[in-house]
Parts: sequence; C-alpha cells; structure tokens
Amino acid sequence: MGRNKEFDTTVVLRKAMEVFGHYGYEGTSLQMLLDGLGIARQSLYDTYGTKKDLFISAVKHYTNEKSAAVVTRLDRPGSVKAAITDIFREIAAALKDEVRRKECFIMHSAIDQVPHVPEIAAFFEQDASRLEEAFYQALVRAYKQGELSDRHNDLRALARYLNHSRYSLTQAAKLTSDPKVLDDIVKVTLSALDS
Amino acid sequence: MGRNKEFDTTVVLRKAMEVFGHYGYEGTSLQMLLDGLGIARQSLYDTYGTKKDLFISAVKHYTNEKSAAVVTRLDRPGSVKAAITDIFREIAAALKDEVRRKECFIMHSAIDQVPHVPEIAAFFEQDASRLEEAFYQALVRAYKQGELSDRHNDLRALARYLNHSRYSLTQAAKLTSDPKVLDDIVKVTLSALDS
DNA sequence: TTTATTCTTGACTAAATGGTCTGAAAAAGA
DNA sequence: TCTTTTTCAGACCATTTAGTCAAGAATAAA
Repeated sequence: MGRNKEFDTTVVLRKAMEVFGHYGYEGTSLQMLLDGLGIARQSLYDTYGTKKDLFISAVKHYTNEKSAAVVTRLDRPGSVKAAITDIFREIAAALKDEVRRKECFIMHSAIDQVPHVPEIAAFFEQDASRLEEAFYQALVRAYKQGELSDRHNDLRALARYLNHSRYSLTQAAKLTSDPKVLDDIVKVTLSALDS
Repeated sequence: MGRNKEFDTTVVLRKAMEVFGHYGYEGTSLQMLLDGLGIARQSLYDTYGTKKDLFISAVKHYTNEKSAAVVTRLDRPGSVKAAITDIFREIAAALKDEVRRKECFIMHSAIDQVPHVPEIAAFFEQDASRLEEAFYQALVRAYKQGELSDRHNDLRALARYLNHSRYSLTQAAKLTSDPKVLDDIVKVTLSALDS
C-alpha cells in the first residue's frame, strides 16, 4: 500500500558522495544537495534525515563498499603481493577515471569531520582496525608462502603503512591532475614489499 | 607617525592556522576567528583583508616555512638519507606534539580548497614542483655518493613519492591518536630508500 | 600641538543558512 | 473506492553568515 519510492536510495547516496566530496561537508549547502541529488527537499528529509545524517550515511556506504572489496581481495588464495598490487592499481584506476574519481573525494571530507562528528570518528577507528588486521593477516600468509624476505621484520608496521597509503592516494589525486604522478606514487609505495 | 600595531601579525597568522586547521575554511566562522586570534573585527579586516585573504595568507605562510626548512635540510652536504630521515622524523615529532600539531592541520583545509580557490591551486602546484625538484636533486646526489642501490632506478618517482608522503602524514595524524602508528608509517615510508 | 594610524566596541545590513510546515497531486495496494 | 505513502512546490522561520560603517580613545611621529 502506498506509493513507491521513485528514486533508488543508493544511487542518490552515490550522488551525495560526489557533492560532499567536491564541496566538503560545510561547503555543501542544502540547495547544492537538492540540485545534485535531483530530489525534492522534503524527500531528502523523509528519506535520509538531516544534512548531517545524509553525510554520515554517504560516508559509511562508500567506506563499507571499498573496505569490503579490499578484504575480499586480500582473503582470496594465491599471491598476496598480487592481491595488494591489484588493490592499489584499482584505486589508481578509479582516481584516474573522470567519472569514478568524483565520489572518492568524500574520503577527504569525511576525514575533515573526524574531530567534530563522534560517529564518524568511531566509524573510521573501527574501519581502520578492520583493514589493518586484514592487511596484517594477509602479510602473515605472504610470509608463510615465502613472498616476503627477512627484510620485512615488522608486519604490523607494514600493515598500518599499507592501509594509510590506501587512504592517502585520494589526497594525492586532489593535488595533481597528472596520472603519471599517481602511478609513480603507487609504484614506489608497492616497492615496500620488494625483497 | 600613527599608532603602532599592537599584535605581531605573524603570531596572529599562526593562530589563524590553528583555527582554520581545526574547523576547515568553510567550518570557520568570523566569530571563531575573532575569538581565536584575539583581535577586533576591524583589525582583522584592516590587516588581512577578507576571510579568504586571511586563509590564503595563512596557508602560504605555513607552507613556505615548512618547504624552506625541507629544502635547506636537503641541500646541506652529507648523507642524503640522513637528511630525509631527519625531515620525516621532524614531521612526526611535530604531529605528536600536542601544541605544534594544531597548525599542521591547515594543510588539510588548504588541500580542501584547491578545487575552489585558483590562487591556492596555483600555489600548491608551484610548491609541489619545487619540493619534488629538491628531493630529486638530493636523490641524484645520494646516488652519486653511493647511498642508493641499483634497485632505485627511478629517482623521479621516488622524489614524487617522498613529497607526497610528506603531505600525507598530516592526514594520518588526523585519523589516529596513537603515536606508534605514525612511527610505523614513517619507518616503512623511509624503507623505500633501503637497498 | 597637529596629524596620521590603530585600537575597540557596537550597530547594521543583505544574503544565505538548515530545517519545518502545508497542501495537493500521484501512485500503489487493500 | 478507500487508504496509505511518496513526491513536489512553495511558503515560512529563526539564526547565522561575511562584511561595512561609525565614533571615540589611544598612541606615536612630525
């Protein structure tokens, strides 16, 4: 009973990532949001709650999606180095794609709000520890499989570094439009795994 | 002739870095600025111009100061690896210091504004190329001095990576309060220079 | 003293802000 | 048909925004 929603809530959420990613949380006005999402003001409030609620939903949705993909790739049997290489190449590819890169920048806006929105701070703390653990377990497996040399004596540090590097690529993309710079950064980042 | 300024303009600029760094450019209201700087509204406009003018001044002042220190350290004769290690350890030290870290976060707010303030975009483009070149020249010297192995066959990429890593540390600091995480990231980052 | 500059305080404005409320049309199931 | 829900449009509101103007007091050089 009752009329159905006319818009796909996750599609609209994706548009919200783009708007928030481009203008930041505070830099995005309600009007920009309405224009960007293509829905009426009341629909926004009915569906997502306040501007802050929508922002939090968008951040969580984006992060969960990306993190899940990373964890899945890390857990797949086979070469761990190949998995990590895939993960970083995929990020670089997304950031080089004129369309796909837009939503990635919500990460930057989200990190902005970490000191001011406790829910976001808690969420990222949880996400970071989850990802760090996934990288760590993968590295342990890599070591057992003989993919790492004795040079890599601190797998915990390496896991933290990889997760940080993953996050930081969007910052690099915001500072340069040259795809070669991005490739160079990824290349050297991955060289931390070389023997 | 005429009354002298009662406040040190660069000291106040430093306070502006802290306020803008904590709340972001859009998240900072004029009232926050007045409270944080401890000067009257009219003094702000007389001395720095608009809010945006003040922001740009703060960003440039901070960046120039940091960049100059890095270039100076890189140009000093002796071990290049030691210089780079020093540079990163200094950043980590600043980010771990309860007081000093505050102004560092203006970097994050500045990067936020890159797509919206052409003057900031141009400034960072210039700063990045200057720093990249400084790192590159230092790496060439390192190679000549026998500090690098044949593994490091792309010094341009390495230079870009180092400059990016420098920038990205403030992002890492925003996401974690654990100083060990920061140390781990620096440690692995620097391992890119190992043979 | 005269003149020029800076200081502080406070009033003021025009615009934009996020958010609420109302009302009516549209659509879908009971 | 009746009920429920969604959608859109627009009015509305209290608050906040960045920025300006004015006026008087303080200070310092000419």
